[in-house]
Amino acid sequence: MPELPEVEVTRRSVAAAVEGACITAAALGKPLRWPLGCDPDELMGRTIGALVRRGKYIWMPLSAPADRAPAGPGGLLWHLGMSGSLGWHARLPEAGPHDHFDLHTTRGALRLHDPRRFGAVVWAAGLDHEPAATLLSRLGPEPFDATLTPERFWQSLRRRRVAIKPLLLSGDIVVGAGNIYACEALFHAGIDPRLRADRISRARAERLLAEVRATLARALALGGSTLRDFKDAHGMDGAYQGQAAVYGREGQECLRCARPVRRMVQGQRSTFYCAACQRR
DNA sequence: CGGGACGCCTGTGAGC
DNA sequence: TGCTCACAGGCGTCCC
Repeated sequence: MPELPEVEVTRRSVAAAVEGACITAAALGKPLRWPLGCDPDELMGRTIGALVRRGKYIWMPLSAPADRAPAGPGGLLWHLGMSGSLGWHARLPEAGPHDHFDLHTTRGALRLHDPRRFGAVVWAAGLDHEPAATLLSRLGPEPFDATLTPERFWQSLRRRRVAIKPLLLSGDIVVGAGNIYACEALFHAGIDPRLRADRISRARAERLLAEVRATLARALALGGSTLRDFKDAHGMDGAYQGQAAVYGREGQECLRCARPVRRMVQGQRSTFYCAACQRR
């Protein structure tokens, strides 16, 4: 589910509720992608700091517990996987079959709902401690990082021979665009998803970076995409899905040229595109 | 190292 | 109605 816009929507909708709250209990459901990495009781008595997003991860810093001197500060690294969402509850309903982690605080409770369980909540002593450090070290630059210039973006593309679509998905060159937004950005940039990255001109690379940014920014402004069940922490749906030009529109008219939108498979993922508007 | 396939899970919708 | 199959927003791991 969640690509960068959905994760950022989640971060923002959770932040105001939890920052400054103190953890009173934590409860685990079925196993997630990785184990929590600590005893849930170790989380008690810690105060939640400012939430930070990196790629599709959310880092929740936690103070050292006031009542346990030996325990140092740390934090929880959250990932929503393919089907995860976070919900904030003033009063927590009984857990359903897909609720796998509850964080009770002095102000209310944060619950991870994740039917497919590709998501995770992992303890780390800091962003520079394992396992957070390794997980985050693999990530490419943030899309809105000012140091990600068109030149730097193009130079990264020039070193890779893969098709541009799966390369965008990999997050090696820029993080944040998953299957929906990679398809959308390539459509808006007029680039064939099969075009090898090292064959993209400097001018087209600049256009692509601009469209990745514009696509992610637009989705963020619309609250993300709700395909099946994504909601923000207060249960609000996103609205971008109704704006998609190609994603999920196989057989329907291209909004630009009216020819049918096509679907193909690249790296075991669906790619939606317009054969006329997107060129090699 | 780069590139590609696989697997982790559960649910849903289409087709028979 | 009930079965089977394809497919779904991600990403770490393994193999060549």
